[in-house]
Amino acid sequence: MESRIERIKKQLHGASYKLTPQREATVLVLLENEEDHLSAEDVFLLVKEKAPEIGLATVYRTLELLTELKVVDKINFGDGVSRYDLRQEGASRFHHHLICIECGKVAEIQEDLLGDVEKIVESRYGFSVKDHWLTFHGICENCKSAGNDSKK
Amino acid sequence: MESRIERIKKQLHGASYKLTPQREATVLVLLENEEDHLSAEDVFLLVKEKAPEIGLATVYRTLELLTELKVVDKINFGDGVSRYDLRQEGASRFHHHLICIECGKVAEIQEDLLGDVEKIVESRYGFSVKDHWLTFHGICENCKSAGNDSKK
DNA sequence: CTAGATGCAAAATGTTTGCACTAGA
DNA sequence: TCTAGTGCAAACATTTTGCATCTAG
Repeated sequence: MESRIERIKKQLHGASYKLTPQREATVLVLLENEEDHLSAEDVFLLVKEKAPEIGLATVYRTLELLTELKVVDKINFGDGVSRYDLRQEGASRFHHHLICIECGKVAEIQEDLLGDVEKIVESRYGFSVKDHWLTFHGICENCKSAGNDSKK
Repeated sequence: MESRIERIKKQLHGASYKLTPQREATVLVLLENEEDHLSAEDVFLLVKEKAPEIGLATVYRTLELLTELKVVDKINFGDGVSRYDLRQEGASRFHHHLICIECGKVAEIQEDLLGDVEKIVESRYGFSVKDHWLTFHGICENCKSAGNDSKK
């Protein structure tokens, strides 16, 4: 069985991009931090541990490239920073997010809850949906049971 | 019957903010361009026509304030700019957007299509939803019928 | 009158670009 | 070999902040 990183590398190669050590290190960092929502700066610092000579610009260029290949999605949670989130292999839609307004935690929902909604959008608004972007803001389970009322 | 701007002014006042001419002009501009998704710079230029002495920093500060009061929502469509979108009066949830990947047009859906989905999120993930943010990417009716295949 | 609001300019942030150099295929 | 990729620094764009001044309440 082929590993995920192998497949991503092949994808890069298939689009006739070169497989440089910097790109490999960047992909590796993303895979190792799949749960997180890293900013370009975050990725840069982590990649630097593996490949100290890497420049921030290369990280930006690599992340842009991976976004183009749909390996990652570039997201923006409202702070001024772009973050990068690995897409499930083969997924045609971006997964949903739950952001807790108490503790700030970001959780992911991998199942697609929008099938019916997309049908409505297609029929009622004549819009062909190719992808979606859904984020909920609210109180997560932890904060709810903790009765955590500490206003920020 | 009270006008919308009156009510917004009262809301400002109610939160013990002062009613300055600059703030009034900014709110007016937002109301007059309800259909658009203006950036801070856009708002600044439009407000300048009414109140030439206004500074960009004041526009930013006013928009932040209106976001806090839930009069507008601050959104980010992936270009590096924040945009500001008037919320329907009294709406507890932000409305949905349709972005056409052919022509770039942004349309709005005012009806809330996520009632059932929120119920699932609450019961299945224990997450109390307070607000949501939903954007669809795809092909709008116009581009579809025009067979508009011109990439980008 | 006085705290809050403003305008301006400077600073901070995040991201992109130009260019000479390097190295995958 | 030869073009795509890299690192660095400078350039950019957007947003925030400090401060002296002004003004709504």
